[in-house]
Amino acid sequence: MAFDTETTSLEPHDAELIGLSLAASPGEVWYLPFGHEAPAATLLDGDAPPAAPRNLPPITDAACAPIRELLEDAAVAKAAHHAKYDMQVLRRAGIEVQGVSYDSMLAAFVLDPSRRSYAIDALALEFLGLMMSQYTDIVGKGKAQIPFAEVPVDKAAAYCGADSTTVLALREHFAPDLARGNLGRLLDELEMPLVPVLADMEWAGVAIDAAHFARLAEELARDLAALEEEIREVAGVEGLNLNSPRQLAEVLFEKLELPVIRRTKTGPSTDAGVLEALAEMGHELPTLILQHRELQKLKSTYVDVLPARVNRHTGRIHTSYSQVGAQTGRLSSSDPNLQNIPIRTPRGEAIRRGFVPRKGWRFVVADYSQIELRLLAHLSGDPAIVAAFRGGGDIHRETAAIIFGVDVADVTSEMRARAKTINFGTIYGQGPFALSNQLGISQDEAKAFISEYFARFAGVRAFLDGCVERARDQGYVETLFGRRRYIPEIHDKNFNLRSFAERTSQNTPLQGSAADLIKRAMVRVHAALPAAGLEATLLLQVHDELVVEAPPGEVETVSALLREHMEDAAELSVPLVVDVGVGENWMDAKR
DNA sequence: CATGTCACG
DNA sequence: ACGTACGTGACATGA
Repeated sequence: MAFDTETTSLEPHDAELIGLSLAASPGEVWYLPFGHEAPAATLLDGDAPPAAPRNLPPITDAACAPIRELLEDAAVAKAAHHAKYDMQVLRRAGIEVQGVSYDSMLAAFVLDPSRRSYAIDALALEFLGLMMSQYTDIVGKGKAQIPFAEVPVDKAAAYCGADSTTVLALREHFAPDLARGNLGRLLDELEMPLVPVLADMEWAGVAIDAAHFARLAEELARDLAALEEEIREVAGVEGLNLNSPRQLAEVLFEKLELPVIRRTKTGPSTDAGVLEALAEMGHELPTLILQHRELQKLKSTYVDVLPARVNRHTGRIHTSYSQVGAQTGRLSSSDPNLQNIPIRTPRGEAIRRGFVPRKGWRFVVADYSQIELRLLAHLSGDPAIVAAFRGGGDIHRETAAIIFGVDVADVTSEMRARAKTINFGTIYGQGPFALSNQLGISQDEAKAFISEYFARFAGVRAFLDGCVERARDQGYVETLFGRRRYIPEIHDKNFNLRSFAERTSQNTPLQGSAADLIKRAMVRVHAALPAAGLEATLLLQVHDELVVEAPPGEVETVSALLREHMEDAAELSVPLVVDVGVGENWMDAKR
């Protein structure tokens, strides 16, 4: 069966259930109204008030027991489009949906992660030739928009019912495609099991320390004001809006006649790289602007915004994870994005300290060490890099020893830093130009570095070349678990587009396989915690990192459990290593 | 809505 | 001669 809900909000914790559709087949569907209301029309004298719609009793009422039993029966296989949302809505209404084994959005994603939209109406149009009505066709738009609760029940039934039946139709349509390669298993055994895990993580949310954020906001406001004052003096300009790159460029490059370092499509660039270059040339203004930019970013994106995102019902912040957000198979996080919380500067660290576990509990944070490089070792089978990881030492130091031809003990910090840059560059398909920029050396020197690197790690070169070749021959590249990404631009006659495609072909198997691994670990950790009788809860994922909150007495057990399941996510030819930390805030747990 | 910029892995 | 390291999401500006 397929199901779909209609609600009052896109935020599950605020969403009231208005209606529920259940489809047994593409031609057999029911609509159950729970929260419909009479339209709030202005009544003229003598008009009879509109009849109240006939709703069912609350879904948790005894009269609805058959519906509840159906939804909560894990043996009844269920399908939905974006099931993670409906599961949370129904949880708020008092129903624990079990047995969700198919999601047409996720099916479409594993079949082709490059689509611009995974909305059900877009899929229905493309794959079924079906024109579905739009949400705004039903409720109107702008000022004239009405709450869904005021949509007449028959109209709501047709709209909501169509979603459920279309899920079943898409399921039939996609079935043969999912039989190709490993895509069906990727959906059934990884993406679908992840759905309730993410639903629980989003539902749980994470706490912030409001007083800490209030202090930060004050400090930042004070420092920003001081910087603005100083910038105004140094620049000698009235009414400069520092948030406007165009106004800033005017002051830097026209008024002060500083040299233009780089141009964007629309004019001289003022980004951090440019400002750093200007600062090195001895101007004091660029440094001040850089400081202002940093503080302004932290204040406007995090310090001012996150406290306002605390949910009024839970007192916590609830992100939304998207399983269709990144073409590599990574998750993405939005509303708010909790995968880009600052950490790189002291003020950034201070923001991260504002994320805290529930009272008396601890954060347990586990992150994979060098997961993409380890996957490069495994997937390439290069004996030198495999041996380096098996040795258990510092990979950048080992790499430096190999490319500079010195003993590991004699690697200088400079050599290690260069090796580290090359290692990361390799993951992204970096060329000599980018490397020379990164290291501040000439392109010829960078070229020499790269050829030295690939001479020592011939297997890595062969693997990366193979990725590009596969993209050319079969049209797509694959991850460890058989996730596919199509790379049509690999044949483009435009050099830039083609080069981009080649780098994508090299990077996607690494980034995507890392995504596969942590997803598998998440499913296992999520099952293992309650199975071990623990109260600890998985809260956040940041690509190679999991954040759990745990009562103090569970910290040791949870640490071991996280390490075990993350390290055992797959058997590779090199060890997977996980670092685990514990703390009373997100920052301290990462140290 | 496009653009530039910048936060993260 | 060209442009130049992968993947995201959010903010402010300005049209």
